[in-house]
Amino acid sequence: MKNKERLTEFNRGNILSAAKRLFSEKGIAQTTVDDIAKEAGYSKSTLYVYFSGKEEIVNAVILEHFILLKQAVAGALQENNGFPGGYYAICNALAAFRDAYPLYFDIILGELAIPKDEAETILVQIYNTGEEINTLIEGYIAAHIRQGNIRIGIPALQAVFILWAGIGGVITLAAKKEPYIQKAMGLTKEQFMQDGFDFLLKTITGRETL
Amino acid sequence: MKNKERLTEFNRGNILSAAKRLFSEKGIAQTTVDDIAKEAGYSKSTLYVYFSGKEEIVNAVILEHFILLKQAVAGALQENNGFPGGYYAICNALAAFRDAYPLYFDIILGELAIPKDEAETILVQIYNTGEEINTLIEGYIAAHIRQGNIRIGIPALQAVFILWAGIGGVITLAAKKEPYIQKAMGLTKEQFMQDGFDFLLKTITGRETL
Amino acid sequence: MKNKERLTEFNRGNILSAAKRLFSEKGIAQTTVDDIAKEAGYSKSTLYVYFSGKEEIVNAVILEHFILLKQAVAGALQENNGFPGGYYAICNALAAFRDAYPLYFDIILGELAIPKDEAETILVQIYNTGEEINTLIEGYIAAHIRQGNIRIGIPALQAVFILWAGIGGVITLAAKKEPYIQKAMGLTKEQFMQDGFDFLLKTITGRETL
Amino acid sequence: MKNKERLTEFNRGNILSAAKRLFSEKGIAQTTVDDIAKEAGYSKSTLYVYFSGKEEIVNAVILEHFILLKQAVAGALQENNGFPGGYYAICNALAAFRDAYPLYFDIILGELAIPKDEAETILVQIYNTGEEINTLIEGYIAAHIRQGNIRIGIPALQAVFILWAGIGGVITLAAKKEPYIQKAMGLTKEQFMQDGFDFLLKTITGRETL
DNA sequence: AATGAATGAGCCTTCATTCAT
DNA sequence: TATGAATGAAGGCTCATTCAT
Repeated sequence: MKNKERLTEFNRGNILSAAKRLFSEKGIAQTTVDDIAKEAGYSKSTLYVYFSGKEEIVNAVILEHFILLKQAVAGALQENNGFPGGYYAICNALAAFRDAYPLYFDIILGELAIPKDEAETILVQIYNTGEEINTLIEGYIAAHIRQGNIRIGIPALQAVFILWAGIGGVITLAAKKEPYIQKAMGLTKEQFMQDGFDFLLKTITGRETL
Repeated sequence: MKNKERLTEFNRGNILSAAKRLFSEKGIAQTTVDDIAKEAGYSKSTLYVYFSGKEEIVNAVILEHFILLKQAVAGALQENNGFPGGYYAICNALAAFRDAYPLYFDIILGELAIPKDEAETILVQIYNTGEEINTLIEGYIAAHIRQGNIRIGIPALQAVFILWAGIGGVITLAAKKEPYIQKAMGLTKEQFMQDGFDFLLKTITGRETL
Repeated sequence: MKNKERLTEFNRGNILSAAKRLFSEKGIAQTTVDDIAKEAGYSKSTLYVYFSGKEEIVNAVILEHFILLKQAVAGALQENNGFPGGYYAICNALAAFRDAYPLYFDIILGELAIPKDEAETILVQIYNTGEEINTLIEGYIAAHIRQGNIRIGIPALQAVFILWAGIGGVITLAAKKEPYIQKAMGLTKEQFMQDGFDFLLKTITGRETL
Repeated sequence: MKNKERLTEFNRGNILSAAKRLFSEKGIAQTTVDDIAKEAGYSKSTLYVYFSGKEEIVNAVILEHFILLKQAVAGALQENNGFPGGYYAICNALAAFRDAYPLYFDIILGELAIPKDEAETILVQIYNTGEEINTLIEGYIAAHIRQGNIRIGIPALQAVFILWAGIGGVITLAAKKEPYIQKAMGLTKEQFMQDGFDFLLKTITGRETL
């Protein structure tokens, strides 16, 4: 039975890989089930053996990237959980993620689906993964509040949310308006983001940084 | 010929009104050209006399809201251009705008279309309106830098971009995760936003605010 | 505007004709919307301009035959409303109808859809037409009861229903088992039906049983 | 090898039971081979080991009910073969059968498949069972003709066919139009059927008409 | 200018059946 | 024998767009 599961995972993986390729190329809405089947080298019907429909494929792909993002954040904190080193590590991890998977970064930022009780497993997993990411960052912030490196008047979770919004916004803006930023400010995308991260850092240090 | 133009504007306006109504009700993708025509009381073909297609209608509607947003920002600064009063005024104007036009706030925040040279007039107009909004805020920031109320190490325009990302992110997050915020933090959407605005203000004041 | 309606009727008529041809050839379920479009010489999309979907086409075709059947019954009674001449005339009209439109005869016999209040117009029309047929026959029976030609202990409407079931059954049986009847009884379909009609006639001429 | 046959019968039986359950619940066309396999606890492919396809399963189920019906008729005549007691017993058996298996009653009534020479075994069996039912009733009628209780001018087999059509029609009508009958005639389904059976009885007791 | 009419190109999904193991 | 895996062939329906009038 182990083999069977492995084969199923293999096939699901192939399909998801094809889907990812196409989603990145043409966008999710513009990718048809036909496209995915062709790209994956399966017949269209076969996709329906491994997934209940296009939506499940989309959600599975999103979940994969949610997990990837969580790993990126966890990795960043593992390598450097000092302050503000860990902060920058997270920022850079997010920026790198957005570079690699622009489509999913935007989706994840905009993800709202608070799962109803009856939600599909996969949506619940997406939600939970989002929670785990928040918890990781919250833990980091909370630890440094305790150590006196951070002085803010609000709960760590709230700070995480606000920072998340700020950092996410800066990264997205940097990516979307790169040419504009270059032209109007003479900055590279990376410089712009770096300044933005510094800028936002002030919100939790309470004084000019660096 | 003045009359002819006026008639054209009248017809375009009717169509756009219908489109706005439907877009807000059902979403853009879910609104068909048929729907718009019916709602506007024109034949479907007639829409194509006044617009080149659905996309142009969508863009025109977005432009309208861009302009609305510009007016909201301008109005906020006109009523209060002190510091940090003007800052909060802008924040609140943005929050109110998002309440009134959630669909378009998200689009505007995510707007990337840096017009290519061959871009349609309407996309250029959207772009220009975005610029004007930035200029308004930039002017406000620059003035208070000059007055010594703000001490930041980066150009005003850059600060505007970063703030814009932060404030926009906070507002969007507050709206999309309202139930979550309520449950996890015990805050109303408004309280969360207020804290976020305060938080972000630190980035430009250089010390704990208020 | 009269012209427009006429054109619409023309197109609907073409589509229905094509549908009727195919339904008779291959059966209703085996006929696809594609088939109908091709046969009618329209694009598939165009069918959806004139009908809301396959079901409406099917119902419209059924309605047409319901009306045809009503006319056949009315015609039979108009030509001969004596007793039992009218009875045989109706029987023969039904038999002829079944010969011409076997598919629809069976559908009509099995028709049950008592329309809900919200039913589509066309289903209501089908129902009403069925009622009208019953009323026609009921009127005939009732008249001859009054004249003393028929002595039955039940209301005319009830007799109509029972006769309808009997005559319909005989006609269907005769058609479906024609070879069997030929082989086992040495009767032609027509002879078998004639005997059946005679047989059933006893139910309304004979005296109370038992 | 006896064991092997027994096993085969066991498996076929399980599959047919599952099919019967599903057909009654959802209708034949709405039941997929997948459904049957799942319900029976076999893999879909295994069904194809025991049956040549969905159609054979359907036919086998129909055959089962044909046999059931034959047994019902035989049972009715065994309990009461007097006149007209046997007649009513048969009528009631048929009505009870239709109550229990509406789906199959209608199919059996409409069954036409006069088996071609190349027909599948199962279709031949269905046909033969139908014949046996006819023979049972024919024997009953013939016996009472001999005893003088029935006076008709046609062969017993023919009378059986016509009665069959009439009785079947009355039962089907009663079931399908129950609400209508209630509303328009103030009769229960049972009363309506009873009147119908009485009515049809006249065809074989009353004297020659005309 | 205004529109009635027509449609091409898709879209997601279903299901009975086959076949290698 | 039993089955997991794969699929060919449809199927009903939608919608933005075009064009002759």
